[in-house]
Amino acid sequence: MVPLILLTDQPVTTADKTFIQLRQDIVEGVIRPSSKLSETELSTKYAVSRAVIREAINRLESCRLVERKANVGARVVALTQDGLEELYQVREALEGMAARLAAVHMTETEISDLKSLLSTHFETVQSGETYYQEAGDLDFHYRIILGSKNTQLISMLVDSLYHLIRMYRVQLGMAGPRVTTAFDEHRHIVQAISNRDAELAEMLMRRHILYTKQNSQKTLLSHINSQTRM
Amino acid sequence: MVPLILLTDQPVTTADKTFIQLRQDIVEGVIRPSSKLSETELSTKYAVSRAVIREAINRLESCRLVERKANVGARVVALTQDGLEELYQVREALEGMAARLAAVHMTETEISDLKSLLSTHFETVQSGETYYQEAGDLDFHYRIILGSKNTQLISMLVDSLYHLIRMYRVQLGMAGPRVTTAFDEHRHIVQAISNRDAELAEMLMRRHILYTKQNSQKTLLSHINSQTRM
DNA sequence: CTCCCCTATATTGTCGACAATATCACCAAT
DNA sequence: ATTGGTGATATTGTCGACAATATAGGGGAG
Repeated sequence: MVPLILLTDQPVTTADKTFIQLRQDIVEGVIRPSSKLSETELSTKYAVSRAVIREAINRLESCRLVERKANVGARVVALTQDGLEELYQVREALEGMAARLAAVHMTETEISDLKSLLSTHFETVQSGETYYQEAGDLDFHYRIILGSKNTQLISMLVDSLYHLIRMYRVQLGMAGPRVTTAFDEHRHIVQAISNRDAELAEMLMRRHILYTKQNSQKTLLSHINSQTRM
Repeated sequence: MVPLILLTDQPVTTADKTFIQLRQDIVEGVIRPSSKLSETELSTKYAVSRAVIREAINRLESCRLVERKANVGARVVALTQDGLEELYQVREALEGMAARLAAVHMTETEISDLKSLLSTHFETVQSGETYYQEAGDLDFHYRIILGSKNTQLISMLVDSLYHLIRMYRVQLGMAGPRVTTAFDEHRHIVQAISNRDAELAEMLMRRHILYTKQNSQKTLLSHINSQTRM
């Protein structure tokens, strides 16, 4: 797993590191969905004070990776059909807007970089390396999101939504056979951005996300059917 | 000021109350934009421990009302042209989607309630009560947001974006002369929702927000021009 | 046998103290 | 005079202890 993004390399506190560690453990399923997060337990396990754990849990809550009730405690979110639906609706809205803004604000250099990324992506699709396909897909979306140049939008997508999405993907084992078809959609989006056609870029991105959603929902359904433990 | 929304009346901790109090003081300008939030100072002022203040500040950060740097401290966000622009871009995306979903998910009862709200709103517009116009506008938007039935979307808009928007509105003294024209836009949106035309509802809502943005930006500009202290 | 109440226990919420870090002022050297 | 380094001070980060609340289990009454 590549260290995703690091805008500025500020000093990092223990709480920061604990938060990142906990987030990873939740997303990757080391800490199971719907499981309880005991503060004392975690503080011994990660060898930090409860205050640090509490701060980390608070941040996880604002990422919507855990839910919290006063005087009761925090639980990792459950993976549900409805949750996935809601998640993708928000993603469609935000990332559609990101594509629209990217068509306006991306520099020519950034666009040509995006195009070359697409080329390398094409090659790896043909050779069939599933892992790198995932990474390539992420990279593609990140560049467009960053290209929007809207810090709020970027933060919402990168800091919270995408971790939740990844949690669904990882835990439902979605290495999707959809990658080859997605490639064409990526190509068209880049074309629209390159043409500075904001309207079209947004529409194509929203379509692309809708297709991805349908694919994910199918996977989730079959998961529920095969394993009744949900 | 009406107590906005209270989904479930769970037990409320000191940190909750302090968070809400601080948020109000920031939004209403009791604590000025760009000012520093000293933890010790606030803990004496609000008569709670620093731990409580820290938790409140953390939550304010996830609302994007304050910004934080490790080992340095937290500051209230600054009100800038760019910030307003970014804010409204996100709002357009999210609330457009909310309108789309509301057209699908609102019950007939909720829709007729919305229509009657529109009627009372029309009367107050004619009588010219500016304060209630504001409240009425908020109420209108809230109902549609809630009508989306998407908890993520609702939380993003109600718990963070709208407080930021209100901060801009309150502090720039926007009691806008735009209310009468906005009324027609509201009417058309309701009509689209009533017709279950999701596509149109989204489009009209996005337009409506775009107009509001342009109006806000004008106000902000004249503010900057009149008072150089920014 | 069932239901309710009450107590014991464990967990979260809150607090004050200590450690680590940044900031500012002052001084010296070039 | 300006710049670089150094120390004092104030602020944030972290910790362990105490208080308040929820939960589970047992005992008693109906």
